[in-house]
Amino acid sequence: MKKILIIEDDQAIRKGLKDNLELDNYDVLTESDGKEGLKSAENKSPDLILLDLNLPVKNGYEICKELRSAGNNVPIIMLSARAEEADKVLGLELGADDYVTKPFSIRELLSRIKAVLRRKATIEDVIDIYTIGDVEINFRKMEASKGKKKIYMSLKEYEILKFFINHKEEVVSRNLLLDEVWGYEVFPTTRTVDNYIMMLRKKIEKNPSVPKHFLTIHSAGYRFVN
Amino acid sequence: MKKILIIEDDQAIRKGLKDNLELDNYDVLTESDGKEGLKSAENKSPDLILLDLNLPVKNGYEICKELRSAGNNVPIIMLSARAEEADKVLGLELGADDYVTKPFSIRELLSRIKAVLRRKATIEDVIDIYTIGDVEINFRKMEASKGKKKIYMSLKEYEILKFFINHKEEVVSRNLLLDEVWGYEVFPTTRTVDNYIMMLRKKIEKNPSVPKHFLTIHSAGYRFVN
DNA sequence: TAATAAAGTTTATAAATTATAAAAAACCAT
DNA sequence: ATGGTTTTTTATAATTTATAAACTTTATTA
Repeated sequence: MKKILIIEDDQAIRKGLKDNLELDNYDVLTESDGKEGLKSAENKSPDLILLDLNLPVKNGYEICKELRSAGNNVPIIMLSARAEEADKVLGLELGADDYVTKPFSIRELLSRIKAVLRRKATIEDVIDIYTIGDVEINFRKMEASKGKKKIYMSLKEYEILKFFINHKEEVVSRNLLLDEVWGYEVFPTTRTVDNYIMMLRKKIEKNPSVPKHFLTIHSAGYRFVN
Repeated sequence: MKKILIIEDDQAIRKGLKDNLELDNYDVLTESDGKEGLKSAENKSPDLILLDLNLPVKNGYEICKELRSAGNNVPIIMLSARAEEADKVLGLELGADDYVTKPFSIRELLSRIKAVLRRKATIEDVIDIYTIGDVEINFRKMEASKGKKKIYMSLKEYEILKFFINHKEEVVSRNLLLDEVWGYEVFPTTRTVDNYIMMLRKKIEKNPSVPKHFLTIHSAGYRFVN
């Protein structure tokens, strides 16, 4: 679940935002002044910050600037009453990811939040292309080939594969995989995991019955090596 | 947000560039040797590469040459301590887009980066005429034809088509398309997107029920290929 | 080596996603 | 307002994917 920090002094707006975001299944923290806000931003590692421009003690620009110059890349959406273009430019220059002027519709804000989070997710250290033996996988295109032949994989197969690549050499238990790839809201059996491993072996291994990449670690899980 | 890959062995320069670029709202990846640099260039698909000439393991010329001969068109700006004209020429010959000699001012570098990205963007972004099979689309005139017959498309269809062309080969989710083409202020459902895809297929594909250009990527979105 | 537990595999069914057509709503120029 | 167009929603069919059950094979250990 994504954690969002709201730094906003107007109590009504703060409450309204919090309620709406929680309804949309975000984990919400709130602060009402700039100084405390900055502290939370630094210590609670939120996934996104909604940052009001006019704040007591320390304003939004300053917070944004300080976070960025401390090397903090958390996505920031600025909230402001001022609609002037100049403000927008300044906000974005100082490192905000988006800028919304009050009054805004909650739905608009929600869709901007989603967009900013999605952008971050696609940029962050994601692998685009990965090679396993004569198999080449392009995650951005969701396309893969074994030699000259195309391989077709479902989204879940790509996700599982990506997880293994990101945890190369580690023993990954079935339950960890279920938590990380499936999430906490569905509960397939651990046998389901076996099914996917089988699929990946069939599609990727040279000899699926003698796997060289997706190794079984008896009574512990699987380990991907390459 | 544009992703920039810095390949530079001097840790001070690397850090300085990273900070400055991040302040300017770029997403920054760094590598400190040639081999890893080449790997990142291939796998992380940056929008631009700042490439030092003198690098351990594999030098800048080689990286540039290898990327280009592999068909990679990512913009490259070479950084070098050698000011000699010969170097400059060699760098540009090997496919670099620009060349900056150290010491350089950060402002100069930033403006060169902007210029290179802008040049690329105008090439990729402003399509006038585009051909898909026997279909020719003129975006400036908003006119299209399939063989000798005219095709009539609405503005939204043109916009969606253009987005797909600018994201050729990539998997585009319905939500990304909604955000990018419709914007944040209207909220059609993802099913609306399906309808537009159907329209485009009907008008553009040879056999709309066996699409060759607008491919469905189940549970992920669509991918345009040409 | 027999007993037991874990993993592999196949298959049937359920669930989710997408395609399509048609109707309804919104928009626009007259 | 009106007719025509575009956009969006809705309903249903078609397709694809996810999952569990049942069974087989392999590995562990007493």
